[in-house]
Amino acid sequence: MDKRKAILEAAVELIGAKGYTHTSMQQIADSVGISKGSLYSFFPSKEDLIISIYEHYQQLVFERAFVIGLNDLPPYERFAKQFQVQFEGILEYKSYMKMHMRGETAQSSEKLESMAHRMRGRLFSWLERNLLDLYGDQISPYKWDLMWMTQSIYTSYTGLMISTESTIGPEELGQHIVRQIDILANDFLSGNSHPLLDDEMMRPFSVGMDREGAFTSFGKREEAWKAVYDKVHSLNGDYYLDVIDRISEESRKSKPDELVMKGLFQLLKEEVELKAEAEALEEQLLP
Amino acid sequence: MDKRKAILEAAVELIGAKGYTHTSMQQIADSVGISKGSLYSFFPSKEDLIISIYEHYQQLVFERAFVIGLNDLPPYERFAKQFQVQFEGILEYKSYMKMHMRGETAQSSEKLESMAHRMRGRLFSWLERNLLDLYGDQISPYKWDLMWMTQSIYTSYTGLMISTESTIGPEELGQHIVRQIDILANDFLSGNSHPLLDDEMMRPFSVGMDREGAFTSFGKREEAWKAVYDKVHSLNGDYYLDVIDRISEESRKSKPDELVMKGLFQLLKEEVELKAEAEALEEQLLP
DNA sequence: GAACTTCTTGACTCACTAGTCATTTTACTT
DNA sequence: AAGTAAAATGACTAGTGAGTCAAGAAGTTC
Repeated sequence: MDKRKAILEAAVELIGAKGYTHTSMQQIADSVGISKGSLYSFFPSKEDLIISIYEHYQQLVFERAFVIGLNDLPPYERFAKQFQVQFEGILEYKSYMKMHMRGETAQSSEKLESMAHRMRGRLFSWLERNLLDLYGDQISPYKWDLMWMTQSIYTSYTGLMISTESTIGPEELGQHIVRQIDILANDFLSGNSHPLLDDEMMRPFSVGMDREGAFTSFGKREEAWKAVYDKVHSLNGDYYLDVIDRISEESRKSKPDELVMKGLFQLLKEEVELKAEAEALEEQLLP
Repeated sequence: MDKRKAILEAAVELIGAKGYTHTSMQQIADSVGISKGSLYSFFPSKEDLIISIYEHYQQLVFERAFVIGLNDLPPYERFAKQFQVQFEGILEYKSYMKMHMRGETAQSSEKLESMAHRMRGRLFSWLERNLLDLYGDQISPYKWDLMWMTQSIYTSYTGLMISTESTIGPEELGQHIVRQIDILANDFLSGNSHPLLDDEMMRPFSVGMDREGAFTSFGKREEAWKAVYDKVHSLNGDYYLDVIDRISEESRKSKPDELVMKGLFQLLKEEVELKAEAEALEEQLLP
């Protein structure tokens, strides 16, 4: 089976528990049940391993939010739902998040630096997109303050979720966060508070954003999702939208029911217009 | 010359820049201009060194807020001012904060763990005290949510301050944060939002708080400050209060004017009742 | 089943660093 | 100036861990 994936998982587990520097390649190899030499045939260095970990898990966590972004809930609900599914993802990949929160990595290199920058950029452009959808252009002068506070609240609740055993429900938490943002945003919009941050100061955090939005071109799966959603939207009628939303829901489960998925895809494929896109996505989700 | 202090400063600088594991005792020794053997005569191990660093700088940053807590500004202004002086402190000890933010330390030991717990407890009990002073007991059900969000906003703005060159003014920032807390608190109090966190979940974060408040018994200097402020408050009249506030202001400067300080202390010492306390504090501040 | 290719292994090298301690240097005393 | 106590030094020990590679195992082909 997928040995590469097994390595990533074992590494995340160990690094999450003991930290990057206190986890040796030997221990990772032992934990997967292979030799150090083998390990090095998959990842040419420890640094490459940690980068691959980040890329792998980031993809998993963000993809959820991306897919939610495609359906057409009203902005407020969609934002909350996106938080929710990310929190669900985080609960599922707890040890990845533990690792991430420790923050300790290799001596920062070019590669690592640019990856961190991309990750941050992705988060911020997602937040920006949502703020603009919610409040329109009038929010622009306050967007950095809002994004900054949102990001910090988001991060710290994430930390809370993974460190305490008594799970806070992802749904509640998503709604909570959006509500707090809304309160702060309205206060800004009513002119009571003044912003502290501006484009100039935040330049290091603003990544050249894709016109398309926050989540473009991050993987074949995401493209396949987008293609299906776009097609579904072009045909009107809610039926296929319900089907694809149901597929999205099922695919987020930790053990999606393969038969249910197959059946749902069958429904999509009945429509000739959708056939190609549906098959492409099915290919991605059921290998 | 205080060699111990020189070591702490050099170590903070190096660890802040390169991280704990990538800074060797040899490099620290070289940077101070002493030998490794000497270094080990001050700090019996690397772990002891990092703990001493934390104790030293935590003291410096928090002491400022402690002293502000003693004067009698109205709660809202006092809270903002406390944030402000902490931010000023943070700017002054930037590399300490960089080090702290990296978060990476030795394999967590008993000692380190308990120090981290104490630090967190100190921050939270300070926040709690201020929330109670501002809103009274009615805020209790919402205090954890507010404290949690405050702490996360505080931490993330701190990170922003040390990472961007364009300094955000500590005064503005202090006011900004208190204003945001106020908005969120009022929303809770008006019953629009429901709290998410409770005592049960937050047990790991609540430290057995001193009855006295958040900042007690953290050092001789703080006790001396408290003694003077208490005496000044017992005598009434604003004169001595103005003097001691002025002393507090001067002492926060990076290079306090020694003559000004001496003169101000002279003014206090004119009052027989204050003489002993004033001398004790002067002893602490002008060694 | 022999010849050949690909994968896997773990002993080995090399670089690094926390912590020690016999020896030397400096500071102080008489 | 000699003697003694205290402080500073840096070569040394012992341990760790990233990354390599020659030799061996497993799989494939004819």
